[in-house]
Amino acid sequence: MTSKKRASKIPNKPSLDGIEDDWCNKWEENGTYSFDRNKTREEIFSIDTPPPTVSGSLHVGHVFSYTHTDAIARYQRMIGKEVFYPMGWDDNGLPTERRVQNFFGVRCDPSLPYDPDFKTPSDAGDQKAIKARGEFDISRRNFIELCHILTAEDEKAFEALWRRLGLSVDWNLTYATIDEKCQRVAQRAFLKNLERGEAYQTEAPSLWDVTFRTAVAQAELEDRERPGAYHTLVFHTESGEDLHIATTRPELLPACVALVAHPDDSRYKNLFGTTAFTPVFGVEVPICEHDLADPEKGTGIAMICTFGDTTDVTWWRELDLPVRAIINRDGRIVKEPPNGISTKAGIDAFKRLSGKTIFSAQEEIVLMLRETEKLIGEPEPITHPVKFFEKGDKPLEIVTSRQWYIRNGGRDENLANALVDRGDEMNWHPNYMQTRFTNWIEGLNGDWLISRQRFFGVPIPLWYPIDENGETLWDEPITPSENTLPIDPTSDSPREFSEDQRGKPLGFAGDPDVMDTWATSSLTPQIACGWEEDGDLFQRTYPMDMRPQAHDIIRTWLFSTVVRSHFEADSAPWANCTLSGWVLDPDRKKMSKSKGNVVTPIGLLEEYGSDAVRYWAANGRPGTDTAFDDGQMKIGRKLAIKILNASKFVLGFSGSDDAPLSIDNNLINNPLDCSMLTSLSSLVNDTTDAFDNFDYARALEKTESWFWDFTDNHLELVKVRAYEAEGEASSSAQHALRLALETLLKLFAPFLPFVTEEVWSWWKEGSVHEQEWPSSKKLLEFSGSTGQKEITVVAAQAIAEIRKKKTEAKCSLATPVKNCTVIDTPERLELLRLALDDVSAAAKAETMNLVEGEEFEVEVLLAEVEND
RNA sequence: GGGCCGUUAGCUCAGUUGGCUAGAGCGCCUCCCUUACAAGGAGGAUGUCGGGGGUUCAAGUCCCUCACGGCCCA
Repeated sequence: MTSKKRASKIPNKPSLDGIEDDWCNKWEENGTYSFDRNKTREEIFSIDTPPPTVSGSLHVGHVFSYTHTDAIARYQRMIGKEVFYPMGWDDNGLPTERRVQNFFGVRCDPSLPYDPDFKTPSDAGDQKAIKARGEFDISRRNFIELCHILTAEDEKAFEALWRRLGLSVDWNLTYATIDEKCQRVAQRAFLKNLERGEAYQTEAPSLWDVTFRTAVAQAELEDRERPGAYHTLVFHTESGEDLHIATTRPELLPACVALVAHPDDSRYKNLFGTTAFTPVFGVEVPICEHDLADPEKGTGIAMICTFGDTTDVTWWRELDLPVRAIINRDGRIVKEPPNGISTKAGIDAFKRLSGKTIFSAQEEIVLMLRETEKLIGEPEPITHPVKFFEKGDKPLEIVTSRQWYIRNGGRDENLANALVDRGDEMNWHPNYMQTRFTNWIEGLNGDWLISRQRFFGVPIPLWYPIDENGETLWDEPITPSENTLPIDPTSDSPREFSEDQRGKPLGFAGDPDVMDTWATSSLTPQIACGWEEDGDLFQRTYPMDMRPQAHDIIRTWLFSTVVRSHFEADSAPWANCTLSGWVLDPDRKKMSKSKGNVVTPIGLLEEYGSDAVRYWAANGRPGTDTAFDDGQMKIGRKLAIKILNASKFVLGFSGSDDAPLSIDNNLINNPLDCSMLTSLSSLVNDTTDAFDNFDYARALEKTESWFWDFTDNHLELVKVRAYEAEGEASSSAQHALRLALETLLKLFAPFLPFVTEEVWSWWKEGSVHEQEWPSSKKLLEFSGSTGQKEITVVAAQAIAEIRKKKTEAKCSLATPVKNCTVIDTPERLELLRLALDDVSAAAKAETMNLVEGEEFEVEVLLAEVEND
C-alpha cells in the first residue's frame, strides 16, 4: 500500500479546472476501460446500451440516464468484473432521412439506378442555396451514402460529449445500426424469423401516414385530441323506415359496409339480421350486432366503413365484412367507385368525390346529403381522440396493403404468455416496472408490422418472381443465401437471375421496402455480442447482464428486444432491466425541443464540471422522474471541491517531503480513529448493498452524508493531534485519515470519476477506477476491538454542542474555553473519555469535566466571557 | 374508462421488513476571515407527511376511499 509519490504532488491550490480533458486523454491512452475478451462469462458484466438516435441532439435526459448506467458499470468494474460496455448509434430511420433531405437538398427515388460518380452537393447545409435550386432526386444507394456522411459527423459530436461526461465505455466496440454488420444481423434475423414462420406477409388494413407515405406500427401511434363533428345521416331500413346514424366521418359513406349496434340495445334489437340502404349511394348493407358498439355514442348505431378507425378493422374482421376501400395512399379518394356502388346515381355521386382530399370530400358529401335531405340538422361539434403517427401531423388513414409482420403475441395468446414469462426471467429495477411490460403485452391487438415504405433503413432482403404475365408472385419470395448478406434487393439480383431480368416477365422484382428501425435496434444484444459473427464473444457476453432505458420505451424497444431474443435464443436478452425516469422542467413538464425548454448538455458540463452534472444525475432515483435543477449541480461542484480540499488536508501531514504517504494499519490504535473506521466499514456495507441492488442513488446519498460528517466532525476532532510532528498518537490519526480517504475516493469514484482520479494521482499509482472496491471486513479488522462505532458519535455531539455555545455567544470558534463540563450517562461518558483529548483540543478547552447525569448537556465557560 | 407512479419544510427530495422528538440540501435569518476549504465555516427558524376512514400497543410507512398531478394505454 506504499507509494513512491510524494506529498509535493499535492497542489497548493487544488482546482477542478481542466481535469476532464486531462483524464479523458489519460484514460484513453492507458486503455482504462478497454474490454478484455479473454475473461469468462462469469467474470464479465455486459451492458446493452440503447444506442441514442444520432440525428437528434443529445439532451439532459440522455446525460441523466447514461450517468446512472455508468455509475453501475464503474461499480461492477471495481468489484472485479470485466465490464463489456459498448456504445452504439441509432442512425437508422426516419429522423435521419428527413435531416439528410433537408441538409443536402435531395430526395430519394428508389427507382433510379445507383450513380457511382455522384458528388456530395457543394451547397450542403446552405438552406438559401438549396431553396433556390430546389431538391433533386437520387438513388437509394446514393441517398444512403449521404446519410452515412452526415451521421458520421453527428457521431463524432456525440462521442465527444459522452467522453467528456466520463462514460467508461470501450470506444473500440462502437457500432451503428445502419452499418454493414448491423444490416447483416438484422437481415439474418429476419430470414430466420421467416424460415420459422415468425415473420409473415399479408394483405391487411394497416395504419398509414399520408405525409410520409408509410405504414406505421402500433407502438408508433399516439392519440391527439382533435375537433370533429357528428353528422347525423338518414339511412333507410329494408322496410322503408328512417334510421339515423351519427358519424364524424361522413366522407366514408361510400366505404360503408354495414351498420352496427350493441346486442343489448333495445332500440335496434329488432333490426339485427336485416339490411339498410345508404343515403346518396343506395348501397344495401347488413345491420349487425357487436359489443364494441357504444349505445351512448351518437345515436347508438354506427356505420362500419373500410376503414375509418381501428374499431372498423375489428368489426370488419370479426363480422367478416367485405372491403370497400376508397382512400388511396396519398390520402385522396380513389378514382373508381368501390364494388357495391352500382346505380347510376351512386356512380355519379362518387365521381364528385374522386380525387378529392379527405377534407374537401367531406365538404362535398355534406353538400350532397343536404341536396338529398339526408342530413339531419347541423353537424354537432365535438372533440375526440384521433390516431396520429407520433412523428406525423396529419391523422392516420387505414389502407389495405401488403406488409411484413413479425409475430409478437398480439394475435397469439400462447406467445403472449411466453413473452410475459420472459419478464419473470429478468430483475426489474425498480420492480414495479415489470407491470407495465406485462400490461403492454396483454393489451396488444395485432402483430408487429415491420415493413416501412422508406429509404434509409435496412432493406427487407427478399425478391419475388414475376410470372409470364408480368404479375409479381408475392407469396413466393426468393431469399438470399446467408453469406451474401447484407443485400439490397433493389440493386442486387438473386443468384438465379441476372440484373437485366429485373421487373420483366419471368424475371424478378426486389422488395422495395425497408424494415422498421426497431427491427434492427431490437437486436442490439445480438449486434453487440457478435451473434453468428463472433461465437467466442457471444458465449462470453450473452444474455447480457444489464440493459438501461427510460420507462417510456418499455412498450417499444424493451419489448421488441425481448421478442427477438425469445425467438432467436429462447431466453430473455438480459438478466437486469434498469429503468430511469425523465428529466422534467421546473413546471414538471417533460423537457422537449418543441417546448423550447431544453438545456444543452455540453454547456452544463462546461459551466459546472462533469462531476457536478453527474452528481445531479446520480441523485435521480431509479425509475423516478427528476426536475432539472442546476442548484443540485452547484452542490455537486461544491462536493467535488470539498473532496479536493479535504484530500489536501489529509495528505498534508507527511511532514518532510520525502516521507511516503503510506498507510500502515498497525499504526492505527487510537480509539476515536478506530471508531471512525468502524463507522466507515458500515458505510461500505450499505453502499455495496445498494449497488448490488442497482440503487446507485442510495449509494451516493449514504457516501455523501458520511463524507460531510467526516469533514465536519472527525477532521476537526483529530486535527490538533494529527498536526503533532511525531509520535504514536499522531501517526494513528494520519494513517487512519489516509485509509478513510482511500476508501472514500473509491466509494465516490463511480459518481465523480474525475475528481477522485485527480486526488488518487496525487499519492497513488494507477487509476482509482481499476482499484478493488473497499472491503467492510478489512476495515473492521483494521479498526480492531476498540472500534466502537459510538465513540465517534458521542465525540461529535460533544464538539457540536461546544460549537453551538460559542456561536450562541457570538464568538469565533477559535475562542478558548476556560472550562467545559459535559453531563451525560455513565455509558456515554465512558465512550467520550476515550476521545477526550481530541474533544478538548478541538474545543480549545483548558479543562474538561465529565459529570454523570440523566441527560446529555454541555456547559461552557468561555475565556472572553469570563473577562467581561 | 383501465394500468402504473407520485403528493413529506418556501423549493428539490430522502425516509428499506410499521418503532425514539419526521430528516438532508437549497433558500431564509444570525454569527465567524479558524494554520484543507470565504466558490468557506458554525448555528437557527420552518411541517395538518394531499383529504377522509380503517388495522395496530404504535402508521409518513399497511388496507380502503376520495382529490390532485404525471406517464402509458383504451
